Amino acid sequence: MPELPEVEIIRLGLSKLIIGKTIKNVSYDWDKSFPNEQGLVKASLMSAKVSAVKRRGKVLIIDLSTKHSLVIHLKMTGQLVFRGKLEHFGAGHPSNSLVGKLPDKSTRVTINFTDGSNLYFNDQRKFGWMRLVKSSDITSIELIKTFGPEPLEAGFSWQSFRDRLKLRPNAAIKTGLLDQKIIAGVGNIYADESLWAAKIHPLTQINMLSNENLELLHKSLIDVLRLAIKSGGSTDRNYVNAKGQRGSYIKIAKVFRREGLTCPRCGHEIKKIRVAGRGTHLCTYCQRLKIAKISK
DNA sequence: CACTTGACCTGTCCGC
DNA sequence: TGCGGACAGGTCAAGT
Repeated sequence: MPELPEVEIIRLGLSKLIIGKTIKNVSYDWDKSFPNEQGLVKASLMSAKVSAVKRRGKVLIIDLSTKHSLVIHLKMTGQLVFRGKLEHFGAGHPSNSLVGKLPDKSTRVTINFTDGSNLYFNDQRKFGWMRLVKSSDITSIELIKTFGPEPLEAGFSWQSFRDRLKLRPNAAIKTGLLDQKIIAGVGNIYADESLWAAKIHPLTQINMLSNENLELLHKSLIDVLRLAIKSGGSTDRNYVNAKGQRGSYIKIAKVFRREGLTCPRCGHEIKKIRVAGRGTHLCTYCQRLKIAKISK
């Protein structure tokens, strides 16, 4: 579920809420949500102080004073919600709150801090996980070591974007955008939105795209991700920030989940197709498919 | 190899 | 209302 913007918002929120707090206890009722050995958890989590909250792609990293880090992947429906001492319900405006009293039936892991506050890892579909690893090992974790560059970092030029994509010249451009080895952090929503912004059909073969196309897609992707962060992320179903509040990007989305409605650019109907096994939204009028000329 | 499908899970929505 | 099936923002393993 959460893509780069959503994880970044959670990171920003948690930075303000839990840095400096000391962990008192951790409990979980779904083993796969926290596949660690009990011994390591006891030794390196209890009494650990939170020193930093980081992000790499869609992965959240909570650094602890014990030289260990909690690595968290929220997958489709994961949520990380902080609640203060005796605060069972969110403090946000009720209409903006998607999460009620915690813990609830989706709570997989609960982290108690010594000041009485709690961090809840909720995950309806149980795909997400958190793991405790040595902080020095983070970059060698199987998942993270294969990640491509961060699209919002300064060094991410359109030329490097092009060069990364050309690693899969025959793949559909949407497949390339979703490949975390090519770029880290893009998921289904922002792939569709940035392809619409750049007027590129999601099935276009990467090697069919001109430099002009790629330069515009690079800019569109960055703009879309930044706007999403500014809008508080996308709450399609489950996503909430660290305070349990929804994001509003979905209200300003151009194509995502808008099949049957009109394209805000040309007025034609937005269609939904399948690309790489994922629901894909586009305007077939302004996102034309470029077909290779067959050389005889 | 590169690409597709199924698995991991629960919940919701839609058609009958 | 009830039931079956399709589908949901992600990733990995297995199959073609």
